[in-house]
Amino acid sequence: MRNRKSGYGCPEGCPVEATLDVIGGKWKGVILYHLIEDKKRFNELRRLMSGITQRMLTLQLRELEADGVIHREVYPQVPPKVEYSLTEFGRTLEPIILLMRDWGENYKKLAKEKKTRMTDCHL
Amino acid sequence: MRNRKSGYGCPEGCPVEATLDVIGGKWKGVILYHLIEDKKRFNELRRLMSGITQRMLTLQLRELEADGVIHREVYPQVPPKVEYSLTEFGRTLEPIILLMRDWGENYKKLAKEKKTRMTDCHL
DNA sequence: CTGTATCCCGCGCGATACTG
DNA sequence: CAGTATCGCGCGGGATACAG
Repeated sequence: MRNRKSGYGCPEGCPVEATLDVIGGKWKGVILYHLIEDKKRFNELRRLMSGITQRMLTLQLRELEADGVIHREVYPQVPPKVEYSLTEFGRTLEPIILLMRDWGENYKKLAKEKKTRMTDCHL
Repeated sequence: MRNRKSGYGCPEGCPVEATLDVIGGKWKGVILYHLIEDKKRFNELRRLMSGITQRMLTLQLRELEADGVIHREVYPQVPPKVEYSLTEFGRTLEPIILLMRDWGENYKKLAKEKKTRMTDCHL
């Protein structure tokens, strides 16, 4: 909950803000997106997100875990093995993530064909 | 597009990231949320988001405008009057915003009754 | 009322090194 | 492999002043 910045957006903190606290930020949404498909190991996630540093990945995962949306399964063996997966609660975010994926795809498509006006979008 | 940080999340930039570039961040989602209901003037928005500074509100609005999701209507009169509204394109974000609102409400409810386990959530 | 322009501080985050 | 620890900088963003 470290960088929880809410509680002052709307008079009593609006719900949209609460959600963005959990999935907002550059990495969290992407992490969740990858975990929808299947559980992933630490370095798997790292490879999937080529821009993220080890430190940031750790921090983001810790926050998601603290928020109860992902589960961290440690296998006591050597070399270590840790798997991250969505919790039951985290699964409730799936519709949002998938909508964001769809919208993002459409957005990027529009961005490419710059001739097309943004206004006549077909979602 | 100033603080567009994407293009390196997934190998070729994942769509979820593209969406978060537009609605992510602390304020943008909330701004859009307020604009769903109706168009708003500058100071109206400011009052709705008690924590934001004038500078930040301006910057966020400019970026949303640059992304084509909101429209800025200037009434050439004195004192000035400016109205912000969702564009046709911006309306395509409405389902996401509304889902986030619903999820956020449920989340905050769960946060209150801490006794309840996060795992037996009813969304 | 709706901004823009400066100044400047704090900490978010990258880089790097070390560990079980 | 999957992390923690430490250092340091860059810039996001607050405060303030000014403007059309």
